[in-house]
Amino acid sequence: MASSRGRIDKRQAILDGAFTVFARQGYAQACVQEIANEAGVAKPTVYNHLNDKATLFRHAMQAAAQTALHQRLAALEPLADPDPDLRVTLEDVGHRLLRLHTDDRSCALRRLLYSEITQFPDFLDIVTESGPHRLNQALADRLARLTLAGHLRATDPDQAAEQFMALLTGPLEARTRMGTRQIGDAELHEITRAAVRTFLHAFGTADA
Amino acid sequence: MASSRGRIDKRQAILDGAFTVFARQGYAQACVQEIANEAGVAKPTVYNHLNDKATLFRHAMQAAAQTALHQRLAALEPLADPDPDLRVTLEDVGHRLLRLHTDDRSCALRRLLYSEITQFPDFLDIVTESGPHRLNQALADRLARLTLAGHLRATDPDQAAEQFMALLTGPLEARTRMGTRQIGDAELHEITRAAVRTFLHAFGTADA
DNA sequence: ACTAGATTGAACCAATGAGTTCAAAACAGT
DNA sequence: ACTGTTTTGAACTCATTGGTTCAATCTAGT
Repeated sequence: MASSRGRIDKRQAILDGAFTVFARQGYAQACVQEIANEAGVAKPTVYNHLNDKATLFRHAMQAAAQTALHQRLAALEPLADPDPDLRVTLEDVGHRLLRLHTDDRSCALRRLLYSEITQFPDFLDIVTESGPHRLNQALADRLARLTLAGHLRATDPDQAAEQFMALLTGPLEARTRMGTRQIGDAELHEITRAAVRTFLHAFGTADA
Repeated sequence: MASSRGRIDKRQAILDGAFTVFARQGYAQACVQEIANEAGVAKPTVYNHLNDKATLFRHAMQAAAQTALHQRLAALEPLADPDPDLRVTLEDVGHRLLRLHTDDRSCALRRLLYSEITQFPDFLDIVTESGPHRLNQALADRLARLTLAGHLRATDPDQAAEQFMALLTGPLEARTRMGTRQIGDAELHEITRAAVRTFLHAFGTADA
């Protein structure tokens, strides 16, 4: 078989370990030997599964972006069946998104994207296909439905989605010191409530 | 004298060239020889002014952050003497801020901060002293004055400033593909108008 | 013109790390 | 037990690069 089902699938362990080490050290500073150690595997095994350091990096990032996207899409779920009081649903979704956005792996992924996007132009695809774009699209869909149902007043759902995300994640950059400091759940709730408040000021209907 | 006023101050040329190369290659990939070339200077001269690569990097980043901060503070100036129609002043300021935020050097600075902040913990000071924090503070001051004057309704000026910046710069991350693509002035204006609209929905008074 | 300090180019040293080779060992399926 | 594939560890090659040394050259100020 092409994929070695022998052992407990080393490949996945390698990709996981790779992302961990890349997240900790950055691409250039991370050495393959350390990745092998982290994955509990010998160095030649790494090169046996992935051709070279660059493709190793690419695959690790791809995988991380995939799972991050799925998590964030799942966080939107409550919007499919919203509470009569839209505010509580928005705050719920907002809080989930913030929790994911401040997650360690998430922060590392964003840091690595920012730092290596010039050296790895293919990461642009990750951004559009598994990144903010997709999430914005899904959120815009939900907001459009809510507008049709008369619970919202978003003439341009894409823009509304964009601003909702901006109000949520914008304040994080400064407060988390660019993702280096974890911030408490209380502060997260505070940000969420503020974001939802101004969002509803701009796009809410009478039933707020 | 301590500072060599001989020649046309090589030191500045070195710092500028260093930032240029670091911006293009990243910290690890940038080699000192190339920095020397970019600055039109010999390699030992670089080590003559800065002890090693790390301090060279630190000083270059520090300088870049300084100028970026000054530019952005200057962009707030119209708020000191606002137009009777507050909307036009806010759109003016917003547009200036966006222009600065999407500037090449600015994007590079942000990218480098994100990528190396784990290896260079002292950059946290840059973020707080010359980064978003200072800008937020200055903006909050202006908004507080406007609230006192009855032109605005911002009970928590810090939060209002935070959200104003978020509405402006949040959409950029996705639209500029994490700072790799320049976006046209028209699109910038569109973002600004949308941001100011929702900001005034949330914090504006009757005279909008 | 003279001197002291800065600059230059080139060569050099040492460390690091990517990627390979290879023989020995471990494993999976039969 | 047998066989073919995979893994392992260790050693090895080779290119890059940070940082230094040094003698020759340049510049500024006197």
